[in-house]
Amino acid sequence: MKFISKNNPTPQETCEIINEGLRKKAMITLYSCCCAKYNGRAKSQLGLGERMILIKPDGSFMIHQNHKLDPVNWQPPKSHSKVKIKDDIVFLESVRRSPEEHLLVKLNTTYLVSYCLVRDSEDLEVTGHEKDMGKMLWKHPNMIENGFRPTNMEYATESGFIDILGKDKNGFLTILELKSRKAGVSAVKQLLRYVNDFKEDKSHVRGILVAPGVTDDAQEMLDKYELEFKMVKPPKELKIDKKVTLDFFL
Amino acid sequence: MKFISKNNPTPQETCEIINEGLRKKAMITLYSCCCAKYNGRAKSQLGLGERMILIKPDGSFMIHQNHKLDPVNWQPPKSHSKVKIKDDIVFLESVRRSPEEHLLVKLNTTYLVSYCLVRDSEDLEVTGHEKDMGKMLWKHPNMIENGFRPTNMEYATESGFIDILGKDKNGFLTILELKSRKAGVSAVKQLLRYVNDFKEDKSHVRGILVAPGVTDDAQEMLDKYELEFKMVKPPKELKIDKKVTLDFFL
DNA sequence: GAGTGCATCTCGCTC
DNA sequence: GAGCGAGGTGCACTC
Repeated sequence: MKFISKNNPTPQETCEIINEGLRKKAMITLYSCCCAKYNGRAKSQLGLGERMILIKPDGSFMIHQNHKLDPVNWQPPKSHSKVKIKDDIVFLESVRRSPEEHLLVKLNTTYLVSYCLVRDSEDLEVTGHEKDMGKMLWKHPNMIENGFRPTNMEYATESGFIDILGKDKNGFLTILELKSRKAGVSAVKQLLRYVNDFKEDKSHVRGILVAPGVTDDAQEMLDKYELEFKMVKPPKELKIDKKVTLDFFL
Repeated sequence: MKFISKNNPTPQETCEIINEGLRKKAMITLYSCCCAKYNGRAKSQLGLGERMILIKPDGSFMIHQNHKLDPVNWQPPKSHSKVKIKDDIVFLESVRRSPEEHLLVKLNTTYLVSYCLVRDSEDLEVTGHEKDMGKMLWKHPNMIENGFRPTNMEYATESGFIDILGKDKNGFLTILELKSRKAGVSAVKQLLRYVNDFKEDKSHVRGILVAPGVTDDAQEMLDKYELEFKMVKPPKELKIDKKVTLDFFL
């Protein structure tokens, strides 16, 4: 990893290092006392304060305050970053087209500027999604109940896509609505709409909310509309768990 | 702003600087070749690669790859960060309670480590939200149409909160559903549910979708259910625009 | 490119 | 602390 770092840079040095980082498609990090204005999908302004600024080679741009996970201001990937100097003050500008969005940052003082050329070919492997639940239940439908037979995944209706459609051991149409986290009333409403869509055709339609948990309100609503709940936790199995384990412990 | 920065630190130096930064409640930045494992709400693993790591004094923890706006791995505010060294290899650990979440990062090589004490008392001022639209339309109801009189904001129904409830010049109950961005079918569905809730009582109920735009599908659905659309852009007025303008140009 | 829905969403609000 | 809804959501996916 090639990198450059400069403490207490002059405005000119700040400008040069940022330009170099942009040209070389590096990650650029700044600690600066700055203020910012944004206009685009919304409009915002941020008064003077000390923050960290991160610019990525894909055009992503972030201003991080000393709290919160989210940046206080940002531009998405594919934005175009520029740096200017005017009356000895450095301005950072990031522009996005479609939708048109502008972020202008004034760097009153920069304490630390650095850029690093970063190589990274690894993608994150993640599990525990709703999709993982779907695959698992498709393979092991008896996790829902004995005799359940799934027939469709992502079945299209006018109210949206039904996660899993199938029949129970008595042949009754059964609709599964999956949630990877505790389900609230909105999940029950969604399930109810699917069930009502089908009830127009047939009378015996079961609706089952499948999730690791359910809120009290949601359970009440399930009872009210004679819908069901099945506790299922999303599976958390990583494909090549061994490999990373080795990375970690060897 | 007090800060420390070290190029190509030894594992011991990395450890010391991070610990110092944690103790002083600083923002900590690392450029490292690392791998990571996460387990909590989901589970994930990330193979070896060069990344930037940011730890904030509020416990926020991020691993940033060289692309995307979002961190590839993270922990939310109030997480607890620790650094350990084992066989000359540095491990970062961030733990969150409730829900229980663990992030473990192995730093194979660190290129740059720094921490900065950051002072920042400014909050972001932002406008252009749905709320701003609501306030504007409450003050200037004729923006909807001549003779419209709003009666309630955030009116509670069993299907949720109606943004603005009122009566038109003919005295007909009128429901406004506000969106600050282009509205899709889901917005129309929501509006339709409100209207149907009220139609049980009265027959003449108008539903108006108020947004800067509407998708084709949504417009079709509006026509189908005899709902209306009113083009209104969210207002973008900042309270103390002058102040930041001065910050910028003086 | 637009539209739809999930997310370790985050965040602020209310109860 | 739990639940609910908005967001400059971001992001992947489909059409």
